[in-house]
Amino acid sequence: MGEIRQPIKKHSIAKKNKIIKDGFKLMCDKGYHNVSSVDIAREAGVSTGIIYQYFKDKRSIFIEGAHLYASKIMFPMLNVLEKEKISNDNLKEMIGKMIEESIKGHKRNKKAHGELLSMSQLDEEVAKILKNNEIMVTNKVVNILSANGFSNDNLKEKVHLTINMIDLLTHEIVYHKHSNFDYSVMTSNVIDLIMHLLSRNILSNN
Amino acid sequence: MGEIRQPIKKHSIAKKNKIIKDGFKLMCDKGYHNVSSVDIAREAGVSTGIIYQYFKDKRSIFIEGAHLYASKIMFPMLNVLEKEKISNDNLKEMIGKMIEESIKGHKRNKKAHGELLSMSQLDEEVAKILKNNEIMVTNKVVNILSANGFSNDNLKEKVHLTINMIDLLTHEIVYHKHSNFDYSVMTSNVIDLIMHLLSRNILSNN
Amino acid sequence: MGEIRQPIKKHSIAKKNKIIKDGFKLMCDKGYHNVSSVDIAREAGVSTGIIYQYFKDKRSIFIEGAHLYASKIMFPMLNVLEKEKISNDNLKEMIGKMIEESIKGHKRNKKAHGELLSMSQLDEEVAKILKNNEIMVTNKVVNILSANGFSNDNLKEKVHLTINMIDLLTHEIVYHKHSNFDYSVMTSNVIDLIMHLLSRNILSNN
Amino acid sequence: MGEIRQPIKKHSIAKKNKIIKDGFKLMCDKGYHNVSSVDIAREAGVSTGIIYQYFKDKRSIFIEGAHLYASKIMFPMLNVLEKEKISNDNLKEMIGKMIEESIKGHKRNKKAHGELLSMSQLDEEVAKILKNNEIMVTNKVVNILSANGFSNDNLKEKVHLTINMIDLLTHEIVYHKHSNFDYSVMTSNVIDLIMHLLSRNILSNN
DNA sequence: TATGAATGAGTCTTCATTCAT
DNA sequence: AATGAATGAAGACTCATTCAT
Repeated sequence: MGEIRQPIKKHSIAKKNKIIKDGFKLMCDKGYHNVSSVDIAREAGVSTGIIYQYFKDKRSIFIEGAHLYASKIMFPMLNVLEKEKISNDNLKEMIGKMIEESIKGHKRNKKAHGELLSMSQLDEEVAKILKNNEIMVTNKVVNILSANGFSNDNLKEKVHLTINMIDLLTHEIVYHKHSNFDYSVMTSNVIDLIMHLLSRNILSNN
Repeated sequence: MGEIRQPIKKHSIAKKNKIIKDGFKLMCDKGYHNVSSVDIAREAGVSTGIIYQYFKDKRSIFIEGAHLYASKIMFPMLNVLEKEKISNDNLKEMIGKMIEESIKGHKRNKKAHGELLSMSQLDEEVAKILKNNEIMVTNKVVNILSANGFSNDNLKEKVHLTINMIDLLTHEIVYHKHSNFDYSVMTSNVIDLIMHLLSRNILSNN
Repeated sequence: MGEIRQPIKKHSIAKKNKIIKDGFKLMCDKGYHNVSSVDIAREAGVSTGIIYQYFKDKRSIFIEGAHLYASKIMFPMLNVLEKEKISNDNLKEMIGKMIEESIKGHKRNKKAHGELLSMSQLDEEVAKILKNNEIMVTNKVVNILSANGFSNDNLKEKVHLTINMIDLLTHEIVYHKHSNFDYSVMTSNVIDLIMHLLSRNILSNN
Repeated sequence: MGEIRQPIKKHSIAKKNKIIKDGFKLMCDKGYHNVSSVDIAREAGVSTGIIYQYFKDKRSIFIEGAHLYASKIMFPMLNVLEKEKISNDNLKEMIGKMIEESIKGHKRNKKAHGELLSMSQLDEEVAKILKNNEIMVTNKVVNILSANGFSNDNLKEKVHLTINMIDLLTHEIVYHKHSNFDYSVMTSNVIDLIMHLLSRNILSNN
């Protein structure tokens, strides 16, 4: 009684994934607390009962959704890293692209982004997922830079700062648009800061 | 029917403030959605009924709490600004102090900080309060710097970045302590970045 | 503790009466269940506390109001009887006037009339008050007719019917105006019926 | 969120109807305002939750009950009309039967009758239901009489008066039994009045 | 597996009444 | 006598979860 079943058949796996996808999206759109399990069931086109065969509770749908989608939502700049190489020569350009991509991604998933942030404050596990994401992105960038000849001098910390600064700028631009700031200046400043930060890691003979 | 009373007598004002203080604290500690109006009443040592004479609903207790306490919670660095003057000579030192104070404050109010962030994603009005706080702090710092002879060259944007970088560092240190980062390095980096950012605004003959 | 005080001083009596008058009016206008004791206090310009020194509970304010005002509200036709004599010769005319007055009165106090009717179904004591009013009006008319030479042949019953038929017609006209009835015809019919009903009681040599 | 379900399965329809029946009865017996949703649930042998899947709110249970039962409660004389034909010859007898049936019905449903009257003063929709019932009954009788050869001379108005006079008499007998009236006389009077009222509509060659 | 009706503890809120002043 | 702040029981309604089918 109350055992959570791990679906084996393809059909069932697809159903479970649909619940996660549709349910997570709905919770992100309307807010976790404004969506009932009945809503989720309806959205996913399944019965309420089946939900509790695949998931322990409503919360775990969100958790699984976060596992699957958080990285795309929180770090859209990953797209850039997966496509192009970074080097001394294109570093500045790449940072600009990452900022761009970050802004685009955040605009695309504004609601989801906010809800994930919100839930991460309310739920340890969500917080952990986001943290792991952050670590994963950091490591990825560190590895790329290392592989491309950047020195390892406190690279971890600097990359972490870099990512967060991009995030910070993104938030500013996506959420705070009505203040009287000159965002192009702010963007230049951020790029300049990042270049400054990484300058010592740029090895000349590369 | 159900008009909200603005308490006039000292005693009543104290009671209303106690409800805000205790209620807000409780909601921050346990999470807004995990605290009932009965809980708030018990915490404040009053009856449930009286709550609804002073407040329209449970939410507005949180809102009023946010109005009163958000700035201290979100920007403890304000303490530094209110006590000491900033100048060319002590700028670096002051930044260090602000970082310190920020970390201390965030540690003190970790839960409240998180809940405010969370609610700001869920509630327009909370978001507005936090934004106004941010603007207020930014303006305060801009004014202080201007008054102390810093040039106005994109100062607003830079100060905003500065504050957010301090915040970013603070979060990193307060929330993410288990990763394998060297936080003293990261702190140095941030200070260095801020100095770099503001360097052009430092007028020599001052 | 909790004793109901009968006010003795003129001032207090006036205050109690004001509570009854204003409170009863308010309850009639908005509906007994939609008016709180706080509302009544505000309307009467007194404190909530004082209400419970003069009245056992909210209900008894309504009861006392019913005692004072029900007859005017439910039987405005009384006005006619108090002003003019009834005789064989003016009987028909008088009936017409009573109908007119009844309609006017009901229009004036539509809300109060409805609330009294409603409460009389919910509250034994209100029902009793209305019944006593009805009896009182019946007796009054019986006495007038007797004194004016009408025979006593089942006069009580006939007068009762008469009064109720006037009331019935009044309701029809005041409340049901949107049906497609010809109310002048209906009025004529009622007058005709009443004349028919009382015809045997009209003594020729009067 | 909270959509109202229209039950399709037999079982569910039965359950919904049981809630209406038992709930409406309870509200009529104890008074709408003295019955809670928990009371209704208990009376119907269901959980509180299910009530709000079938009904928008407590009120709408009463409304649906009124739709279903008001005509039987308010116009039990309908029973007679549905069973027997009316003609010149049996008109007087039929009126007698309608009065009898009306009295029996009102005695059976005294509380419900009162509560419906009361609610009709408090709730527009209940008032509308009762008015529609009245119109329906009137039309029914008008049609029967027309079909049986009565002339149409203001028949509508007269039938309406007739019905109301029967109602009036019924109330008198059912509610006011303690006064010193001779109800057999009053009944005769009413029958006589109705016959008088309709006399001109009785076509001789019928 | 799947359904969706059913559950009932829990939530916010109201208001007649009391009580300290 | 009078005030009006305070009480707290009670009410309508919600929703995560269970269960009969």
